[in-house]
Amino acid sequence: MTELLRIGELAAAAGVSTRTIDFYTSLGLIQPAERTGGGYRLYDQATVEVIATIRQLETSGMALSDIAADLTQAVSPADLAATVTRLDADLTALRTLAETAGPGAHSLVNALTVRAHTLITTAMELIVAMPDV
Amino acid sequence: MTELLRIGELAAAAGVSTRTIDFYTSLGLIQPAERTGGGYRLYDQATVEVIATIRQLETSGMALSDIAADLTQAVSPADLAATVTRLDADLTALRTLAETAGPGAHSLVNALTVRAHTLITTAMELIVAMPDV
DNA sequence: TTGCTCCTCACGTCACGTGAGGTGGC
DNA sequence: TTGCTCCTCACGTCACGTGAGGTGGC
Repeated sequence: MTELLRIGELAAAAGVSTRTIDFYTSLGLIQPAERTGGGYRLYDQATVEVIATIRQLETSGMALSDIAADLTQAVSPADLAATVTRLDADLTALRTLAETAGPGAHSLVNALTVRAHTLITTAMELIVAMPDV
Repeated sequence: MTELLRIGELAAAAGVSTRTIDFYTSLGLIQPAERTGGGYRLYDQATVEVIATIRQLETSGMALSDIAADLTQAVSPADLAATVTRLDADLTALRTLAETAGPGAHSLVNALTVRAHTLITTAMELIVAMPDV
């Protein structure tokens, strides 16, 4: 049912160049679901979302090699729940700690928190965007 | 009472080269408290902590230009508290939403959440490191 | 045939420094 | 004098792509 995309189609859908798709594939950030007899790469449609996520993580300052490491990792629903819980706990701690922050730290802490928020927002959008993959 | 540091002394205290101090000063990341008659820059001792913070934020992937922008921004404790509250709310929403996530989304959402956690951890360390500035 | 794709090697660009060299203060 | 500092211009390095060119599938 799901249609596979050739590199040009994927590039258009993801809003990047075919060279970037090439490059990301060579780094193992994305993989073609299969190849045609002639060697053409055929990508799953969900790869569009993966690329959007990669771009988001890049913007947040992650190196592509680190992103690749994360993407190839198997994560269970329980793992994910535990990760969210850990963040939640430290966020509560941050709220308390923030009251003791010197004036010079406020803007920096705020900037970091805003960045963290952006990532969480992206995570939510991602879940909505690829519910069945 | 607080002694001022010349560039070589500041560099030694902060564990970076004088050229880096030069560079950070040219970007407006740090500023000398004053200059001698001969033009020597004299830095406040608190600049050592500022440099440590800059290095940490760099490691977390922030561009120096972004750090400079944040350093010059005034953020009130109330602003910061509001930012934390917004993140907290979306984190609660993410927890619920995560239960509906397809298998393909787990590792991506986890990677984004871990990344967000790293930023929050950095924020906490930052508050502890520069309490009086 | 036309446009698409594959692969590879080399080049471009931007951020972040760093080297070096001539200068003057200490 | 010695070592420190100032300033400037150019170079080094690393990550992240991008150009180009020859190839074969569609």
